[in-house]
Amino acid sequence: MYSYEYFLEEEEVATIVKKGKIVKKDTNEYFLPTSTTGQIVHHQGYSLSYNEKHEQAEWVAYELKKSHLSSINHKRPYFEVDKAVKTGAAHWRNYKKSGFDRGHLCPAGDRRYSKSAHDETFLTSNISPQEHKFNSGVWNRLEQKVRYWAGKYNGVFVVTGGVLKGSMKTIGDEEVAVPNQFYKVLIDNNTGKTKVIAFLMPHKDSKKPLYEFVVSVDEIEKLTGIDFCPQLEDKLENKLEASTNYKNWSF
DNA sequence: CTGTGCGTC
DNA sequence: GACGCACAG
Repeated sequence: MYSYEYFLEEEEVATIVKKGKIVKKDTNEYFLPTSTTGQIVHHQGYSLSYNEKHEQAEWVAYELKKSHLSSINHKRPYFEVDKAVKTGAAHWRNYKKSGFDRGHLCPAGDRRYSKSAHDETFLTSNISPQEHKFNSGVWNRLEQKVRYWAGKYNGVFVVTGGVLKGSMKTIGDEEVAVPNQFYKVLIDNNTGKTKVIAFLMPHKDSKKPLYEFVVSVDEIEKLTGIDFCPQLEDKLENKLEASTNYKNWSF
């Protein structure tokens, strides 16, 4: 049994209750992970946990609903420093001529349903330095697969970020860290039986099929110290997080 | 889709 | 810095 008393309906701002305690009330706080930094910021289209030392989010979380999928083309805006980050988000100048992309964590392609939601992804709290070949290659393939699953499974919840750990190269005056790995955790709670899948990718392009990057959520939690499904009932959480089985996800 | 670079104001 | 357009994987 799920521990939720409410499931979110389209456009509904519901209150999620777990064991009688209000967890969160906005849709994009659904399945919010824990923060290792204590600095969670909520935007309209996504939430994030900011790591000041490494000048980027340790995770960005959002729900990609089927209704979000859109083919509207928006003009690409300029990146802005996220003023909601109290310790000061990185300036986009750090990325200038660094040789690295400003890689979206919540992709612009996932927020095409409105101009404001699209533009909101161009905040510096929503980007990590990524090699262009990685960003436009295997990472892009994964992002497109997420959109495919959002359509197929009537929406998925997405948590994504770089692994901010170990020895990392930095860019710019603010020393924005370049992660050596990136991860994505997907939760489908809409097709009846809750299912989870996780990906961990080295920060380099690859032509391998995406399923070769599937790992257990546990593995990413051990790497990052983040708990990705604190709202799930413990028994279900343990079972789902230990699994590397991807047979329920259509590739 | 994912992005950068450059000339111009 | 902001804008518009060209270009690349």
